[in-house]
Amino acid sequence: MSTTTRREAVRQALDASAGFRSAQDLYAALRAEGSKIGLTTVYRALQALSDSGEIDVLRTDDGEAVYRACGSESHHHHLVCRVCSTAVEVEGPAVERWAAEMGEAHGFTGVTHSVEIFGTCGPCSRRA
Amino acid sequence: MSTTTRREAVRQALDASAGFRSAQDLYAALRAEGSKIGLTTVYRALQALSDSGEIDVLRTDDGEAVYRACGSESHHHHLVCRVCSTAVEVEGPAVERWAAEMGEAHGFTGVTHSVEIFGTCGPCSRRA
DNA sequence: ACGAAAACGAAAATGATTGTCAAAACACCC
DNA sequence: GGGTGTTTTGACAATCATTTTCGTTTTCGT
Ligand SMILES: [Zn+2]
Ligand SMILES: [Zn+2]
Ligand SMILES: [Zn+2]
Ligand SMILES: [Zn+2]
Repeated sequence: MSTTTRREAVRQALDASAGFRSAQDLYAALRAEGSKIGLTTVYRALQALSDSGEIDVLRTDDGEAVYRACGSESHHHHLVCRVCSTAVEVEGPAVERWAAEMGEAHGFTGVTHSVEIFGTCGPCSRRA
Repeated sequence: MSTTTRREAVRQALDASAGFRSAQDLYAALRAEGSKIGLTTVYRALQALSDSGEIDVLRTDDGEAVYRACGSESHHHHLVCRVCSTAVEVEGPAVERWAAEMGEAHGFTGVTHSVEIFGTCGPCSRRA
């Protein structure tokens, strides 16, 4: 139950980033700063953290899983920069309602939703 | 430019299905019904069809790409069954507006969004 | 029918993710 | 401190969807 050292290292690496990062990416960063952590362990840590709801995960266009340690643990969505992958947490009560209604209207049960907004953030837009 | 025979076969296989299908899946189905089509060609056809906006694509939880020939070519979203992957096309003007506003409010440009609703459809719910 | 260009498909390459398994780190007890 | 059963770790192999390669076959215009 206690927070493992390795797992803590992965979490810190995530905390240090404002955007979504991939497992491979985090692994490279950790090794670069001297850690002897293994790739397998990074995957395991991310799996555990996302299972426990401590971090959010989403898929990039090419199917790669990317993770983020968000400030809020409550349900929210993201506005993600396509260039630097920085993300802003956003909420949308209207969207929550809409999704639930749609599901119910068509007789679906156990309804959930996946909502992400993509774009190019201010700094990256200017730089282009 | 003309619609290739192979590409047409892939499209028909998709038309015949109410839900989202993976490339591997479509390949197996086509071979099963006697076609000599190659896996590479299925991937190429799906790529071309989705590039031209003729079919929709999304990623399953485990990152696999799945495709669907939707009735409407205009912008819409999906309510997808987790069990049989059948999908219903849905629209949400409020969501469109919300996503655009969020992007603008945070200084993002070229804003797009990805919105899907998941659940278990009526038939599959009953069967459980 | 003839040659260039486009489409095909088999097989190899890629790349993220997962499975295996023995070694290392821990925890608890004597 | 040493013994010992449990958990964590990491090197390496195995998966598996997707992409590349690269000859071969078709299609097309002439
Ligand atoms: Zn978040
Ligand atoms: Zn939501
Ligand atoms: Zn659709
Ligand atoms: Zn939309």
